Amino acid sequence: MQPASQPPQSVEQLLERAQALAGYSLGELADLANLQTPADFRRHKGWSGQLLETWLGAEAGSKPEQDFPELGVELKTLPIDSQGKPLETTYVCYAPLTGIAGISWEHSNVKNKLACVCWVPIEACRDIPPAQRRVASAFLWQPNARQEQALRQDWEEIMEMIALGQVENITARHGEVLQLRPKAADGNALTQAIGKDGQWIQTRPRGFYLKKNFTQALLQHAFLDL
DNA sequence: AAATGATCATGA
DNA sequence: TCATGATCATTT
Repeated sequence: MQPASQPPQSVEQLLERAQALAGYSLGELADLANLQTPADFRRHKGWSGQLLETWLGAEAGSKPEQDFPELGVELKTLPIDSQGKPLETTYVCYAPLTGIAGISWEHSNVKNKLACVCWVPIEACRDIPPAQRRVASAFLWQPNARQEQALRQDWEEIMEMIALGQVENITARHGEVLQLRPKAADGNALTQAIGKDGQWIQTRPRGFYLKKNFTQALLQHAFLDL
């Protein structure tokens, strides 16, 4: 087995490739790709995701697009515990803090990113060294009507607060399934936003994240036998 | 113990 | 600086 040399030509091929990785440890996959596995993720936080991108043939880069634009599919790793519960929230995308007049949910980056996701769960309790963490069974997901409605409602509430100059009053507690949190290199990073009196202010950049209750439900639906 | 707010590496 | 890939680590 070896990493893909080309992007997958179809969604089916992508899913096949992803499911073929189930059961392998990150250390095994790194060795087969001639990559070094870090001893911990303190300084390598995105390593798992980049390893999977390599294996599945995603284009490297940081474009604000899906990982597989030809297929309209986004790739996301999801750290889980031994019971299959998410260990972390899931980053979705950067949140626009300016120029947001007229942005609708239908044209939002969040909706676009989550239109179709290839989820790759990884058993990743913090007491397991990265090399020994195992890939679980990948699955494809497209939001159903209820899920999209829940995402849309949170997104619209958060974006309205941003538009009204309330960005600094938004905490991670807002939103049932989608939350807004800082997303930056450090506390010194600043970007422009709308202030409470409509003026420009400088604030910490923000990102949208999926809360654990939401991704846990996705896992349950994906693997529930009915 | 869980969740929020903070942080790390990299590329364009 | 923005955006990608996320996990860390302090606070609750």
